[in-house]
Parts: sequence; C-alpha cells; structure tokens
Amino acid sequence: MSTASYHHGDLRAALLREAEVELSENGVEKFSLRSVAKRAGVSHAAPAHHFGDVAGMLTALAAEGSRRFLATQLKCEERAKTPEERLLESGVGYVEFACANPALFRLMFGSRRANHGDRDLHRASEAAFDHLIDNVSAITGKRPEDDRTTRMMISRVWSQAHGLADLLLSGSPRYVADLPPDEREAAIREIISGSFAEK
Amino acid sequence: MSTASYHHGDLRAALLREAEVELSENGVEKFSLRSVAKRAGVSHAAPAHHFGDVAGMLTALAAEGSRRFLATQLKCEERAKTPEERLLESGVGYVEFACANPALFRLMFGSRRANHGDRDLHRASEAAFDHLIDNVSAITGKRPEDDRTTRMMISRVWSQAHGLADLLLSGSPRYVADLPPDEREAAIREIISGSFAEK
DNA sequence: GGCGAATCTGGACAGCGTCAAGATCGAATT
DNA sequence: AATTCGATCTTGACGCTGTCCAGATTCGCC
Repeated sequence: MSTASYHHGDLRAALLREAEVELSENGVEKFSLRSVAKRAGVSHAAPAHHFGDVAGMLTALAAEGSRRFLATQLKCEERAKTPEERLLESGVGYVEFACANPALFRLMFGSRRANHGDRDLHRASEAAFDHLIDNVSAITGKRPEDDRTTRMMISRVWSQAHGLADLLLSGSPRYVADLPPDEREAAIREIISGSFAEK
Repeated sequence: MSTASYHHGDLRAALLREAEVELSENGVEKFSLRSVAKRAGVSHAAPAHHFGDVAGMLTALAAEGSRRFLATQLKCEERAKTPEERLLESGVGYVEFACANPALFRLMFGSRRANHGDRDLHRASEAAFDHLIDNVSAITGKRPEDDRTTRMMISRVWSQAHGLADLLLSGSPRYVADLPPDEREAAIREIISGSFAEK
C-alpha cells in the first residue's frame, strides 16, 4: 500500500503493466527483464519471484494479451446483426488489435521467447480459436469435426485476417497501409469478407 | 585457402552459412553473433569487419533469404501453364519456403533486429513484391496503379498466402497442419486459390 | 507475540554486443 | 626483391543481460 514499503503489495500486476510498456517500446527481441524491474522501481531480481524467468513473464503477458484479443473481437461483434456480419466484425477486431498492439500481437503468435506449452496461455489462445470456430459454425450450420467445408472455411478466414494483420505490422502491403483511415477500414472489410465464400 | 591461415579467404560467405544454421537452431530472438563466430572457428570480433554489427549480419541474411524466397516461387511456377495457375503455384511456393525456413521467414517479415531500411534488403523484398504484382496483373490485365480491383486482389492474395504461412509456423491452424502431406498440400492449394475471385 | 513462509535486496557469474589497440597477412608500389 | 599500406583477424575491455544464491524484511497465521 504505502509507496515506500519493502513489500510492494501488488508487484505482479505492476510488473505486468510495466512489461507491456517495455514490450511496446522495445519489441519482443529487445525486451529486458531488468529494464522492467527498473521501470517498476524494484530490484533486478524481484520479477523472478512472480514469474520465474523472462519466459514466464512473457508467457503471462501473452496470455493476458490473448484474453484482451478475444475481448476486442467480442466488442467489435456487438455492431453485427447476422452471423456473416459477426464473423466480419470479428475479423476487423482481429486486425484492429494487431495494429493497436503490434509487439504484443507478435509475441502471441510469432515469438519463441514465450512458453506456448504453458497451461494458462494455451487456454487463452484456445478460447480465441474456439470463438472463431463458433462464428464460422453459425454460418455453415455444421461443426468442423463433422464437416470439411467448415474446417476449410475456418482456415481460410483465419489465414486471411491473420495475414492482413501481420503484413500491416511489417509495413509491406502499401495498397492498404497507405490509405486514409476510412478507405483503409473499408479495404480491410473488403479483404476479409472476400474469404467468406463457402466454396 | 589453407585450413589454419590467419586470413580466412572467404570468411564473409562462411559466416553467412553458419549464421543461417544459428538462426534455424536458435531462432531470431536467441541469435548470437559470438555463437556464429564460434561456429566458423573465428574470433568473436571477426564478424564486425564484414557486417558491422549483428543487425548488419541479420540484414544480409534476410536479403539473401528474400532472393531465395523469390527463386522458390519462380521454381514452383514452372509447373503452371495459365496465369491463374502461375499465381497459385507462386503462393504454394510462398508457403513452402516459409515451412522450410521458418526462422528465416520470420526474420524477413517480422523481426526488428534486421535493418529493413537497408538498400540491398529493400531491393530484394521489392523484387519479390514486384513479381507478385506482375502475376496478378497478368490475370486482371491491368496495373495496380490504374486499377483498384487489381490492388485489392494483390492485397487479398498476398494476405491469404502470408497468413496461412505464418499460422502454420506458429502451429495454430490444426485443420491444415495435422493433415497427411498430400491432403495438406491440397488444402493449401484450396485455401490460396479461394482468394482469387476478382470481386 | 512469535514463527514460518512469502517477498524483496544485493552480489556474483557467465554470456552477450560493441569498441579500441595491436598482430598478421596480401598486394601494390618503388 | 624489399617495403609499405590497407584489409583482415585477435585480444582484451566495458556495460549490459538473465539467472542463481544468501541474506534482509515483512505478512499472515498459530
């Protein structure tokens, strides 16, 4: 509670907050545990007691990111009325999240520094994937276990949104990135919805 | 020439070779310049004379990777006869390269450790992008500068292939990754070709 | 009130990237 | 043919990193 006590009180949460700042400023590759500790005004070895090692901290960060990732999609889906619209807005949320949290997004999908075998992280990513499955199943009327078309549609839709997001982060697809905001979002919608055809 | 001479002879190429081994074994994030020097049997400061710093080495590696990336696509296109087939096989080559060189692929697109402003690297990535443009233009009959449909198709096709590749590397899309080899390639073809519709 | 467990500190160690100074060699010049 | 010069490579140093360890501090429970 007090500002200068030996025990912090809620160091774990504070470290996670600072870790996200560190991540967005320095990226996954230059992420430094000691720097996070310094940001939180705490000794360099303090994080170990809450996260074990740097992989543990990044894993916790990725898990929290995954939950917010799903939350962003759910929020975007509120403006949808049909299953098709829901899937589309979910994809828009996918890309929006990536653009708003580039380093976190890369940590979640690309990085070998996080422990993707971790239970909590695995559950969190799984939840996001399950939601995508539900959204597609609501359109095809079938579950992926029973229907190849549904499986293919899931793969296609996910790849499309993910590829657009990742390319936008890498600064590659100039035809989309260079657009003014409103046209840009329209283009994103157009690209994503292009992958909805059932066959 | 001789095995134990003070001057190596072709250290730059040797370092680049070992750097790729290091990259595929340790990934971009744990890539170590000293480790590469050790692999090449040379002092820890030797690489600096050929690449400046670690970013320079990774940049050279990414540039070489980009050229091989384009070469892989061109090779795959040889089995195509129509423009549509050419674009499809090019996409298959895109995914194939990513799966065969995961760390290199991630370095080329995702990493902040390479200097993407570098001239040589920029030219190499640009060449790959230009080739994609040509492949799409051959189908639509128009150049992207003049035609929005062509621009959108480029973005869509590229995102689709890139997303599929990146998700396969992250181990996420089980419906594709878990397939036996032949069905797997068929699924990849199906997913990529799904993004070809002009509207 | 005291005791055990959790939390945090400070020091140590090896490995990292980078810089500077010196050793070695190839090749061009004289 | 000897010498000089620039390119190449080594060695040592510095500050940074992640991780381990022993000790100090504090919380919660008995």
